[in-house]
Amino acid sequence: MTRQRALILDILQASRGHLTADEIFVQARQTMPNIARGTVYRNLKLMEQSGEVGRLEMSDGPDLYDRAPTPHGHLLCDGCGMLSDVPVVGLVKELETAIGTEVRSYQLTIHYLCPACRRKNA
Amino acid sequence: MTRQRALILDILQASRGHLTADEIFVQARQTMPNIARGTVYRNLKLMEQSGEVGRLEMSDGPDLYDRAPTPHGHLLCDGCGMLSDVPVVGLVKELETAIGTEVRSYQLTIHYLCPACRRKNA
DNA sequence: TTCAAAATTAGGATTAGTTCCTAATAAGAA
DNA sequence: TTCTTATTAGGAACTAATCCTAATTTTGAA
Repeated sequence: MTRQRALILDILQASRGHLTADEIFVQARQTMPNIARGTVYRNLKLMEQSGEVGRLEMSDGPDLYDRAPTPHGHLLCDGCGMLSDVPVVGLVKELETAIGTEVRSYQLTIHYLCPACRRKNA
Repeated sequence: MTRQRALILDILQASRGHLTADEIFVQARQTMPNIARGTVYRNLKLMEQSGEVGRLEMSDGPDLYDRAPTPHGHLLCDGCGMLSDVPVVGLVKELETAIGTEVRSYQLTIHYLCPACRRKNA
């Protein structure tokens, strides 16, 4: 465990939201001014592969990372872009029944309109 | 409806699988040698926004497009990369119950090991 | 603790996928 | 047809991410 990777993990732990690799890089620079962008990307990828962090691909813009404590889906408002987690209890089991074999992981992004945007649209 | 867009749609209709923008571009060139890459991308984006085609972001490589006839999930084998559609009947309803409002669309990618890769791993 | 081997880093170049730009062309309405 | 508006071709530009190499750090065995 290098200092760099520990720092990246810390930043992700501290943030309750979803961060881009670049946002993590900028934050990391504040405490470790020489850390390289490539180091952030590499460690994020390694930690994603080991399951320590989760990655969320956005259709418009860079990937977002979160701490991935438990499997969860993401709720994305098409109006304002607000992103939140949604626990999807029992989904894995259901999917496994549907496909007849073990699910290794899944990514679920649900597009909807958040209450504020729904009101605005009405 | 321009000839270019019609051609792109035709190619997607004819193909039963998932194509990258570049694969569509190459095929399109065969019947319309001057079509530009940007035209393919632009039309795919427009048709995605109108719901005519579906787009699937791959973690390693370019996006894939399909005809998006009905909402469906994707099954991706982590061993060999094979991709297939999976109808997820009733998922939308469930999700709507879970989040308490209308689902506009969703993207679901399930990672698993296909039978061949499972055998190989055992 | 010391030290060599192995892994990781910084810094920057490179790549891949996609978007953007502009003058020219095509489509659609009247 | 003729005019107006949208779209295209071609290629430059952009962005996120990866790759490269010499230098540094980490690891862990002695």
